[in-house]
Formats: sequence, C-alpha cells, structure tokens
Amino acid sequence: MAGRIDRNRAAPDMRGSDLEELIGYNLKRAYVIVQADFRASLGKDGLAPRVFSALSLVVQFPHTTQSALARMLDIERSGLVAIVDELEERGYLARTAVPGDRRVQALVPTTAGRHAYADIIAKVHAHEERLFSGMTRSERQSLLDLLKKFRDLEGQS
Amino acid sequence: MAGRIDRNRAAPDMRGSDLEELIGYNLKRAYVIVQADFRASLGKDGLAPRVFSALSLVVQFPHTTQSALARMLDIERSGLVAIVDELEERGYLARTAVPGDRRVQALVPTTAGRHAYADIIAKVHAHEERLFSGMTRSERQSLLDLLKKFRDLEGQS
DNA sequence: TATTGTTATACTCTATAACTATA
DNA sequence: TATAGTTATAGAGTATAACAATA
Repeated sequence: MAGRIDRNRAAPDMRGSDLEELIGYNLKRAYVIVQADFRASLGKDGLAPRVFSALSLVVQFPHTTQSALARMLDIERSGLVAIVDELEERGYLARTAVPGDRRVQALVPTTAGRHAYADIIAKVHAHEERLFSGMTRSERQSLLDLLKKFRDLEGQS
Repeated sequence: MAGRIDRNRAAPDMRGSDLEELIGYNLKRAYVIVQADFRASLGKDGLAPRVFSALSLVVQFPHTTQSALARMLDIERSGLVAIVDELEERGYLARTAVPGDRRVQALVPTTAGRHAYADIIAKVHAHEERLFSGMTRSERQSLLDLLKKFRDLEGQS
C-alpha cells in the first residue's frame, strides 16, 4: 500500500465549484446541519421540527383552527392531522368545538402543553446559541434578517 | 353569512412569534421556496436538485469515485447509486474502470453530459437571479457568505 | 480487516385525491 | 357550491444493515 493515493480519506476541496456559489445549495446544506442539531438537542423522544413549529403557534395563537395553522406553516391540511394527533396524544393540546361552526375545531394548548413548550423553546434557543456561537451576534442577526427579507419578498407568507 | 368572521382567508400575521425569530425555521422556509422554484425552472423532466448537484461535481471533478462523491455531497454511498444510475441512463456520465483498484469505478462525464450541464447551470443561475432579484447584489453576497461561514464552522465539510 | 459499490429495507416528510359533515 | 377535517395512498428523500468483490 506504499504508493497508494489517499483519494478518499476526506471530502475533496470543493472551493470554487459552481455548487458552492449557489445560494440554494448552501441553504440546503446549512439547513441539514441545523435540523440535525435541533433533533439531537431535543433528544430521541423529542418533538420533530414540524411538530415543534405547530406547538409553538398553538401556544402563541390559541384557538387557531387546523386550516389556519396549515396556512401559517404552509403545509397541507391533510399533513397537519398527524401532527395535531401527536400533540393531542402527548397531552399538549385539545381539539375543542367552536360555537357557530360545527365543521371547525379550535386548537387549545393545555397547561401541560404550555409548560412543555416553555422547556422546549429554552432548549431550542440554547441549541441555536451553541450552534451559531462561531458567528458574531451581528452576523447571526444579518443572516436572520436576510432570510426574513427573502421570505417576505418571495413567499408572500 | 353576513356576520361571518374572515378567520381563514389569508395566513394570520406571525410577526413577533418565536418561530419567526429562529434561524432554523427561516432557513427551512427559505429552502422550501428556493427548491420549489429550482424544480419549476428545470421543468417536469428536469434534474432533481440532488441529481443536479452530483452532475455538477462530476463535470467539475471528473474521475471522482462514488465514495468520494458521496463524501462531497455528505450523503450515504447507498443513496448515490440511484443518482448515478439516473445520470448514466440519461447518458450524462459513465462508470469507468480504474487501473490499479478493481473495486472502484471513476465517474466520467460524457460530452452530452457536459453540454447538458452547461445548459442546466445557465438555467440555475437564471433561477437564482430571478428569485433573488428583490435583494441587492450586496445582500445576496452577504447571505451566501454567511451561509458558507456557518457551514465552514459547523459542518467541517 | 477494511473499503467499494450494491441491494434490500424501512422510515420520514409531503402532496394529491377523495370522502363526510357541515355551511 | 364551498369549506373543515379526515383517510388512503403514493412518491420523494434518506438512513441502516448486509453482501460480494477486492484491497
């Protein structure tokens, strides 16, 4: 093995490649890193990102309907059912009847749900704090502002 | 329906919510927008983002092995098989034997593959140009730089 | 023993379509 | 006719484990 080329030990240097100069590719790679750390931070039985997002909105906007929540998260109503089921099974929210329209059910956080959310959002903030500790406060704020600006321009959401 | 509350017509205003201040959530929402526009730009029979990424690297780094390519993209070797299969079926690359190590097969772009890539990368650049046209050149560069800095710090990739 | 490419497999996420009950 | 919630279903995308060939 003396003359063996060390071809594959580490990822080759991709600097200057087309891919590295695309915002889309960098967004994806960054998102994969953040999501993996998010999941690790909440542990094996922790909420998945999308379930956390739904809980966050239900706690902050109680009595939202499922359709409205789906619009806020920009996912299909059908996809929200399993998410709400999980949160209901965990005892974090309840589907409650709405007087005047028997089609809809308002989503109301339970006391346990609000307490759980307080714990989880603290862990999430700690996760982002740790993960972005190599960037200055100003850099993090710029990144957040640029992402929000892009969403405002393009997403109309 | 006179007194009907217009509860659900548009997505409620989420400004100031916890979610909107999380980098992770904004990264995900931004990525979903970019990916959808990427796919629309390349059309129904266009390459999926990950297939495009693989083609890009094969064109720019010919004779890479599948294992090395998987490391560059940070995906599993097993997941790369279908991607390379698709590119081979489209006639964009060939698996070629490597003298000295009969386990590996170098990935070599075909002439058709290089030409197709030239067309596709032009479409991808136009897609990003259009999608980010609401942001200044300087804002786009900042976003790219911040994403790359984060990846350099955290991804070790 | 370790690595390359591969297959089999399963799990998550998401979207579409259709149903029901209500409006 | 239209909407809310739901179910069924299928398609991506991705990860794990195991295997044969080769080092």
